[in-house]
Amino acid sequence: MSGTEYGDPQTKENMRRELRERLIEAEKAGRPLRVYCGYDPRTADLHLGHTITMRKLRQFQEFGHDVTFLIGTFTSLIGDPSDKEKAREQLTPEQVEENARTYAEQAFKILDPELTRVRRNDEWLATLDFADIIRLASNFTVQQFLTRENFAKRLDAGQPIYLHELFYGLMQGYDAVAQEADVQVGGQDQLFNILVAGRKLQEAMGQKPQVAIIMGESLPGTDGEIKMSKSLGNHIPLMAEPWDMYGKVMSIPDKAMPIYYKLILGYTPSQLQELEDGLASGRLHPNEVKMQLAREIVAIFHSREDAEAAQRRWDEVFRGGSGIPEDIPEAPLAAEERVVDILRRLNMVSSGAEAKRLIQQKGVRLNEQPVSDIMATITPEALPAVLQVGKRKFVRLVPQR
RNA sequence: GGAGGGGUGCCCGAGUGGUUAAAGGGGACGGACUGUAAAUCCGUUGGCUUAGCCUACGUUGGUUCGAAUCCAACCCCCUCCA
Repeated sequence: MSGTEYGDPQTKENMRRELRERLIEAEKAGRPLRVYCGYDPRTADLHLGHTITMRKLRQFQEFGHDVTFLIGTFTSLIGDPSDKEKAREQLTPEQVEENARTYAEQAFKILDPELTRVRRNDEWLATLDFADIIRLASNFTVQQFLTRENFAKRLDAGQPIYLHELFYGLMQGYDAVAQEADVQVGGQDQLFNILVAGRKLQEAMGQKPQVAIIMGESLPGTDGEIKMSKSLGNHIPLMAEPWDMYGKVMSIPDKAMPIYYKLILGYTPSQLQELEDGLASGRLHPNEVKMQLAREIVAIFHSREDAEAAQRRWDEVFRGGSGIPEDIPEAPLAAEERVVDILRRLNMVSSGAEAKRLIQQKGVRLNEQPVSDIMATITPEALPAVLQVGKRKFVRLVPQR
């Protein structure tokens, strides 16, 4: 139960007790618990924030339980209204399909592929007919849904609440029924869906209501403030390349470091205390602490070697050294060409105007020297040469073979 | 069915005839500084063959020397009452 939070001590105690009972019961019956967590394939990539529930699933897995990684192929057509103050855009089946494709693969960075059941909820949701839906819906009152904070808020503010949004909880509740789930893991925003919708529906269908494992803390995004989410653009994708992942971790504010250590690296309270004390006393340098965090995270999702390589590159680019990393892409240059045109040709800028702007701002460098003339050209005789935009984009220009 | 509100640049959001490529904020990007892509400060943020031109304020027409701003029609969205 570590890391969980229900916003109500009584509920937590109930869940603790139910989990214990359920474990004993399963033990007697000689079966593992059926545990699942659903992931919304709204976007193509899972990110660091998703790994909190995945780590919890992993724990269950390690204790021999039957873990399902559920992809919300059907539910995401509607979009979860849980943590939103306005309705979400609906996705097309094609978008969902595309996004779901690589989900499991990404999840296996944390979960054991051998022990994980991967399912999609269109398996059972797509086949319900209208009569089924009405039957399911009759187990709930409108008030039960409208008392949810986010709906209540919108109601007060005179903002729209679409009818289909109310079905989201219903559908998610049915996921638990269809899987005869013993345990469902989810974040804070899933409290209602799991605790109310899921359990109630299971009871109505003659099943034992699932135990809710609600993870207490969520991971802030790279801005350090708001919960990581792709739609806010503050996420770190699991599929990010090592160097990019390293850099993104380095961009989190200092104050967010401890929670990353806690939620991603799994630091214990005493380890965390030591970390915070060290930072407070000056014994630990924030920059070192953050670089270590970045290395550890890259090591988890890629490899130790990738982490070291990312570190070396970081040192080269930002901490002295030549300022130009070893490993950068190359592009041929056949004839004399304007810097502006080269940047556009190589997609290092999105428009000619942007290229000129960057030059004026001294953001374009040729062999570490700022390019000052927007009409500047590079001739083949000057090659090889390194062209740099900002601090992070490099290309090595080489002669045309 | 009735009444009302609204559609502006990546997002939010001002703007109700001209100095408006459009305030402000967010985001993004660049620079300085540093301990990093942290923090802070400064700057940039439609495009192009850039002293000029083109495109842009839901769509299409109209009024006007001149419109995001006025008029008409149309499309789309929301709230409330029934």
